[in-house]
Amino acid sequence: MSKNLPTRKEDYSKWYNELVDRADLAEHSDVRGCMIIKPYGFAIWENMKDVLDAKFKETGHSNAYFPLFIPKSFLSKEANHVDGFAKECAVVTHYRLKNAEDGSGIIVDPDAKLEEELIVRPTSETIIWNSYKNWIQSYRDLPILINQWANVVRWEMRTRLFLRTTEFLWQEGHTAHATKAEAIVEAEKMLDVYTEFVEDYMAMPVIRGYKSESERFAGAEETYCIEAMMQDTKALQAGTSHFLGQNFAKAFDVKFADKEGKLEHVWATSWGVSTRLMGALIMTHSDDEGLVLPPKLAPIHVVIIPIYKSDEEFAAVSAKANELVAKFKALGIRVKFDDDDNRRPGWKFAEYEMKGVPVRLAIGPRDLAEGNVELVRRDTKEKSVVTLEGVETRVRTLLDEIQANLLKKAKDFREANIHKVDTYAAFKERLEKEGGFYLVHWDGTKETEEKIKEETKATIRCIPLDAPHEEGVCMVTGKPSSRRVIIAKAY
RNA sequence: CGGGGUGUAGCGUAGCCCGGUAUCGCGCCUGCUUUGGGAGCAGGAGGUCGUCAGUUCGAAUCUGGCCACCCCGACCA
Repeated sequence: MSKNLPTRKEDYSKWYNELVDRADLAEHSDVRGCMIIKPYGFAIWENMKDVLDAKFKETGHSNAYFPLFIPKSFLSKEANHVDGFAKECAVVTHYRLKNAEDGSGIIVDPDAKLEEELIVRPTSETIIWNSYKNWIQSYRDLPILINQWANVVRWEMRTRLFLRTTEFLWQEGHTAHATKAEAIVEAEKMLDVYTEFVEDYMAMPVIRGYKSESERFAGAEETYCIEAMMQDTKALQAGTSHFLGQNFAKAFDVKFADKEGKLEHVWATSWGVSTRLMGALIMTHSDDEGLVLPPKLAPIHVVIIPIYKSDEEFAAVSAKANELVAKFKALGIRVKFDDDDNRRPGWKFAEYEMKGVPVRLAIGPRDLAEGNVELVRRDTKEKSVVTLEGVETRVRTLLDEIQANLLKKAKDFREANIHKVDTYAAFKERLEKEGGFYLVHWDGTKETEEKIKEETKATIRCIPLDAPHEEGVCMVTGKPSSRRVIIAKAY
């Protein structure tokens, strides 16, 4: 194993793959396209999950759990939905194995064929709406605000750890409402929740918008999304929130009696974020030395590394380090004192840089004598010597500073790579040369969108929610347009 | 699923063209010396050469099938 990562500049995707491996986040399993999330990677995901879960509960949602398997017939009830997912479903056809008669091993027992095949959920709208049908009779039963944390399976052609795996972890919210307006408010509210989480915790700036018709979720009337820019200037869809209209209510015949006793179809939303956010987190902040984690999600905030020669020195340094550990813990700072004698300090320095621990302290005899400690921040790699006294409050402040700095850095990078262009020729040339996001006028048609995609591989990422009204003409067809959309190459 | 590439110890590799029982580095184990940016020396363990079949006296090496992974397309959160 070489000591250094490939740099982002020389091979971005190799950099990403090796970083995921070397930072001990995840690895490939023996099953094609599936990943093993390792303890350190899972700890980051758990931190994300905890924050999101609390936010869902604050906004009135409850968790529940629906089955992994969906009867095949359910999936075909909503026409767009089946079109969108049919090509990537794993199907369970049998329920038993047996030993082959020729002794060649274990085989699927042909006698154990299921009457109706089961689909491994690619998303749970259908099985959930099949239940909602039984739960909803009256306007008094509404709204239903449910979230579930689950794994789903989508049989993708090409996979990459965290960004696109065959099986992935996510949360999916599924809500039912009495009115269209209320459902739209819900979908927008959850987009806000995602935005707050991603910006405040992941330190990742996003553009909020809605999808063009062809990029919309299969079965949705409107798909809201947050789009982030990675360090290679490609776009990554970080989360979506869908206004489903009455599509699923009609497909599953879910009606409620309103106050006048009139039967109406229920209005729906669904919204989700996945372990893909891990990929986004990695690609937003990390550098050629390894992972860089925003303090709010880092499993370890501060690592303390002892430096010593003799047992006496180790004892003295340890005593001081343990005092610090207690002080950090009292301030709610997640701290690790790495007193492993099998690794030398230099090795540890490199290791914790690879793992993205925001702050590192080194204490040796020299520091003890002077009442100091060496402090290094991961984001800027700035090294300083500070007094031991009160170092815990200094670190507390520094963690907030790092969190803010990461967001600012990412934001500055994004701003530097968003361009306004007005002609198709200029768009193609700049996209090819410098990548980035492009704010352009588009005539709103599928045909133009398709043409751009075919010719440049860039797609309409979103129609920004805060886009100002601006008269212009479509850069491709010259037809009128009243606002700019974001176009970019995407993951 | 189409095009290209790769599979040799836990990881990274040499050997393959030209067939003769596998090289080196990292890691691992033991011991001593070390410890302020990935330690040094000495000794040691670890391999059905992705897999199945074929050719051959003999296959990591030649031929074919299959599998997996990586890159580029199509698909997608």
